Amino acid sequence: MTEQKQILRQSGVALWRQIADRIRAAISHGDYDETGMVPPEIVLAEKFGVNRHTVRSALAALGQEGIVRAVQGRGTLIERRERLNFPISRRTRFTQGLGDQAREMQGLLLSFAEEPASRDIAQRLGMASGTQVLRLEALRKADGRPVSRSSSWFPAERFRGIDAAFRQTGSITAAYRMLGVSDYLRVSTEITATHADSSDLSDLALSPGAIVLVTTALNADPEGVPIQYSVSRFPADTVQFTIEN
Amino acid sequence: MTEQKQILRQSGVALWRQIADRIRAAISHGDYDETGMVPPEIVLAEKFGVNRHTVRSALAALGQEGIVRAVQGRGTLIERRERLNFPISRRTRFTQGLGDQAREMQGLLLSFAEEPASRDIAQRLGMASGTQVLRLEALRKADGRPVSRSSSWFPAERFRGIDAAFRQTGSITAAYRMLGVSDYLRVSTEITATHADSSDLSDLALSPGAIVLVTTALNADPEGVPIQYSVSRFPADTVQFTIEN
DNA sequence: AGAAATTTGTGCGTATGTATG
DNA sequence: TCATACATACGCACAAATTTC
Repeated sequence: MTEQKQILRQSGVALWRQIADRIRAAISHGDYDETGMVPPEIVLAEKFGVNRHTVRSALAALGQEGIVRAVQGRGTLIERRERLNFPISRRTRFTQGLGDQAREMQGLLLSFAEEPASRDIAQRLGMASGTQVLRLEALRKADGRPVSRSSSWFPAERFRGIDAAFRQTGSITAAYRMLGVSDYLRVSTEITATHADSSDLSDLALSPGAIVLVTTALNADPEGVPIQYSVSRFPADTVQFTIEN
Repeated sequence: MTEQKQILRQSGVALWRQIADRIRAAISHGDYDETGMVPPEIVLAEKFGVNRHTVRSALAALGQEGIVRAVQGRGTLIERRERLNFPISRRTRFTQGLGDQAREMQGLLLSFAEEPASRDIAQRLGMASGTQVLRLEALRKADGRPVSRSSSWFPAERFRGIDAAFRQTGSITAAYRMLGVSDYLRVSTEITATHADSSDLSDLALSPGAIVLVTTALNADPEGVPIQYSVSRFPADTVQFTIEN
């Protein structure tokens, strides 16, 4: 439990970035909840053993992410520290799962296409390679903040029209219902993590170097027939997953 | 499915590091399995849009990690590339879960102590704050490579002697059995991701800037009584989680 | 109200690291 | 290996806004 993380020089990661990551984590951890503010720049500089300018670079990056806001003469205020919890279970539902943690959930359809299934997609959905599938690219927001960017594939024959249904409702569960699927189950979920790529930067409004959690999920209807394969990307600094058994 | 990750300049993460991360991930993903070698430096330089010097810096870093080995006149050989899959379920077992993916699993006891439970720990274990708990710090290795660094807390009264049992068997499951707990269940698992800190660098043999997956898990006996709370850190480039429902 | 202390904002010069060709 | 350009980090100084006494 002893905190002894070090700032490493000449590691290929700039000091300001390491410090930004540390401060972000401390905020998430609730370390500064008493004051609602980050310690003064001069204090942080001393703590990390760097120049005040370097701390300022770190705070500027966090400001860009909307995590803190500096006010001259007062200090650097914490704007948000919540971390959305996304529960994963046999009945994983996106909108519903995050529903009580945000005032407003939003599901945007970015793009939609019908295409022949790649070998990987076909295998995951349990169909012949080349069978038509629908690809739906979606962006989810909670209170206006991006929380996930997903690519989903559906068997084309069964789910034609799901784009309109999703566009209308902003929810896959609701879209399924409109197409006659009243229930479905999460078969499996793979979770990995990687650095944000350029599309994450724009889609999820991340800063370069941020971490994204990547899930690869398979949903099936109650009979066990695969109905959806999807790959989703979440900003790791604001999302965590919980598996309840 | 289109690969379009970009190398980002002025992101606070040096180009050579970003490229090293990309190549490490590609190796883990099996992209170069046909030849067992990384593409020539010139090719990589062109692919990433950087100078060959920069690629060389990246490969030098990977060589330092023991992932590749450059041979003059031949190319850059891949030394190891496995990515471990860690299944999470109601009956999550560490050693057993990874058992078939490595020739040899190893569980090392790093340190052990009896201490009063912090408010957080006590709450998780469902006991009064200040009650004695046992803290066990462990390092897991698969075929000699670190795959997880964990801190676990146990109710002291019930599990005194678990350190000796773990030291002897290298497995929590086996240690439980020696103490009369023949079965236990995973109640919940939280998963987040963050940058590697200095202790990760040494414990998990990571390079600065690497990503670690962090799990926070609670285990209970068949009666539902909490018996273990633990926080584990995994190198994200070589480990993924799978939740089977 | 006003002076002092605190805290963020800005400028400039210098040294070193990173990346290119 | 060398030269060049730019990013990173430091140290110092001072301005501007706010809080404290």
